[in-house]
Amino acid sequence: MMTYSNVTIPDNGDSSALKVVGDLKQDILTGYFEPGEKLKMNRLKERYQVGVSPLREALSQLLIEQLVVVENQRGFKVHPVSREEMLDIYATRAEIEALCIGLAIEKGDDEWEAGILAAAHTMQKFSDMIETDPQEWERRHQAFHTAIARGCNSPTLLQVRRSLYEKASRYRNLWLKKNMANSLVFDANQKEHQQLIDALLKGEGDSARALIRQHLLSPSRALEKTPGLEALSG
Amino acid sequence: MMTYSNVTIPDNGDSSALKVVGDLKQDILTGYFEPGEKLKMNRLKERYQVGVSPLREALSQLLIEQLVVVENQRGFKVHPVSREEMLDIYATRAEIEALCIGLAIEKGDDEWEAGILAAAHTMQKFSDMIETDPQEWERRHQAFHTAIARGCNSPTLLQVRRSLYEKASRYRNLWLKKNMANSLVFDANQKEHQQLIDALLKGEGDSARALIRQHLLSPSRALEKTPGLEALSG
DNA sequence: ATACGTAAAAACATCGACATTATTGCATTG
DNA sequence: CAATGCAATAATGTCGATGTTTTTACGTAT
Repeated sequence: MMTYSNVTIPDNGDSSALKVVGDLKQDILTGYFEPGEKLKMNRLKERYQVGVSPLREALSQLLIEQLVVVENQRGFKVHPVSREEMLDIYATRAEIEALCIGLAIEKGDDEWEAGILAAAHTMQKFSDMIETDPQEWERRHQAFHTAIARGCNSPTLLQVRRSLYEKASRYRNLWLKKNMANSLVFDANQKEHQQLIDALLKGEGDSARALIRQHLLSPSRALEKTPGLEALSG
Repeated sequence: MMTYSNVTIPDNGDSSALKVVGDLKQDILTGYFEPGEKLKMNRLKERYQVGVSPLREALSQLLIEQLVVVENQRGFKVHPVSREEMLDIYATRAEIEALCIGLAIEKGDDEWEAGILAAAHTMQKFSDMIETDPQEWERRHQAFHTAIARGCNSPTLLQVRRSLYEKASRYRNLWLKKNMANSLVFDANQKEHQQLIDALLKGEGDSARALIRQHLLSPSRALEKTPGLEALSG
């Protein structure tokens, strides 16, 4: 922490490496670095203004999350994408989400239900703005689904869920990059959300699970068909 | 790879860091480093005979897998254990395994069934040796369950499964360290295995899922009751 | 003349030594 | 006895040495 006279540098107490992890993850998830692209140390040093040690540390962390791959003495590459992996991630995500919901209905309490309604409200109020500020809408949409899943009350499971969300969001972002236009196709179906809430509050686990599978699988179908993802060949 | 005259140095093609990741993971999983223990660089340097750079890299990878934690500028510690986390991991693992089995029954083909029978045979032949070579028996036991899960045909899901297995095996090892004696309590119940196989081959998903939940949850009940794990306080 | 193979050179990744910065423990003082 | 400052310890980051991979340039053979 460094302070000059009266200015306090926003020196996040975090180590330099931790900050890089976040930035680098963001850059991969948003597609700034393309799938399969070689990550040259010099370029990364310039972009993030740090030495190689923090970089190697950051890259090592992303390694386990499967966002980058390393070849023996040939450095790091952005994890390549493929149709198969995309479908597999979305399918797994759908199952995990269904699992969370099933458990949440069993275990969920009043606070859980309240949280869902609150998040739903915050999301629905923003319906008009989907096209204006899709970033923020996605944030609220995600918050809504997280409020539901949270009811499973299992940190371990929720962590798995989060990791899958991140992997999926990479494909989502790659797709959005190519199809700026009609991003609303993605998951703007408010009717499904209402049906889901109804099923949850009534404790209808089976139909809730079916609904969420539908809800999460449609994007992957959209992604699969889209013509813009030649990148998905390898 | 480096060769002198007639001697070929066993220069593992792998980078030094990769090797350390494996060794370090082993040492944490087997309890050589105790939960919550501070991992001092000097000690690690001595033990693995490498510099700090590979060490930091290795630790960074374990960070994401939640086997170590890092405190701001205070270095790395072995991830602490707790009864709650243990129960949560085992419960999640049971659900994930049930999920794998459910999908496997839907999708599994003849090859899958054959793999199960082969692994079951390999395992059962070793029944007598449980007490002689528990290491090897655990290996075969695990191979059996993996053969079943593999039928879900989803790399992503299987990876989640593996990660949970590793986390659970840490608790398992900590327990074994304290209770050397009757390790057979753990998962030696051959009857359950046979019931599981029967259910799988008949395609009875519901009972297969119920069986696997039972099978995976009993160890956690044993762990919970065991008196030797005072360490599990924090 | 072109294509292929080989050898030299440039680029790069990996690792360890050193310097910097932060934290912890202890002593000294109010 | 508490608080502050100083010294020892430890973690983080930068840099340079070493070995490996890739590219380029050149020579030879078809």
